[in-house]
Amino acid sequence: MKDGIDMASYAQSWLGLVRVIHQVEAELARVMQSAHGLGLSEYRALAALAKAPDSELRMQDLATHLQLNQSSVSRMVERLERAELSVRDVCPDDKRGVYTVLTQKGRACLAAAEVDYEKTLEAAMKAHGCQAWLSVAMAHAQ
Amino acid sequence: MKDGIDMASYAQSWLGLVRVIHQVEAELARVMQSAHGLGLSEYRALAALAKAPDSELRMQDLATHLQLNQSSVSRMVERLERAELSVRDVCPDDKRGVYTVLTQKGRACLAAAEVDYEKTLEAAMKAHGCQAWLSVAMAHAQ
DNA sequence: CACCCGCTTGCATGGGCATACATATATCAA
DNA sequence: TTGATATATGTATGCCCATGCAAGCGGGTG
Repeated sequence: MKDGIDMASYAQSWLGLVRVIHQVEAELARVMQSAHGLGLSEYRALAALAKAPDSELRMQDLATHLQLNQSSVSRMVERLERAELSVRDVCPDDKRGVYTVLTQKGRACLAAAEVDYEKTLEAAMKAHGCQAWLSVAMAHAQ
Repeated sequence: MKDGIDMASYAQSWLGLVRVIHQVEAELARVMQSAHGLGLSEYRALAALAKAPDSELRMQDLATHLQLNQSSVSRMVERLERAELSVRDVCPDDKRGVYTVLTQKGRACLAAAEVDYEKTLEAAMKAHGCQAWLSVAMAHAQ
């Protein structure tokens, strides 16, 4: 951090960043919910599952990926199961573990939602002028 | 958006950005709650009130500033009042309006919390390497 | 009067914390 | 080695809180 920047403006800028992220996330959530009946966390869980080997992940891994509490993930997976987008499966080598496995329906739902997600994201970011942050994010992730 | 960037990595970078913001916000919330009994929105409401003329704001203004629903603000102000950090006051020229006014106790609470907030913010950002985003945010806010 | 606007309130939802429970692993005694 | 006990780990559940939406209520405005 540069010396010339005082704390107050530091906090102020942070607030600005948080506000924009919040708006874009809210827009994403609104679209996902109304167009596909998916919460944002649910959509991201599906996306994570689709990318995982065998389309399955353990609760903990989902929790880490989604930055959610383990209990929240447990309930989110419950919702996914009610919608038949995933099924639970026991972990053969560790009977404490539970896999959440993407179903065909889940994969189809994801495929349908993905388009809207990405379109909405791009539009919202354009609307809020935050491509600049994104390029930093890309550099950050290498 | 550049042509060479495909949608998937676009979304991926966004996810990275959201994750980091979320972690820092969570850390801030944890510290504010444990050290001062304040939720993040509550802290930010106090800060907004302190900066406002006469240390008072109407519900709508708070809602805009905090990016919260009006109903959420109504209840948040209720919490502030229970903690005696603010008081409601009717708007003399428009009796529909309600001012939330910072109390002495509220001002004191804010002063105490501000230090921790800024210290925590700086530390968390350093820990997650997101000064780069902040500088973009500053440029964004001029 | 009819209509709008600002706030509040009922309700539903998603999330976190603490806890319960089952399984896994380590340690120790005989 | 075997068995017993303590501890750690992975999930699920109870409870509470903050938030959003929609409806209600009351004051303003034409």
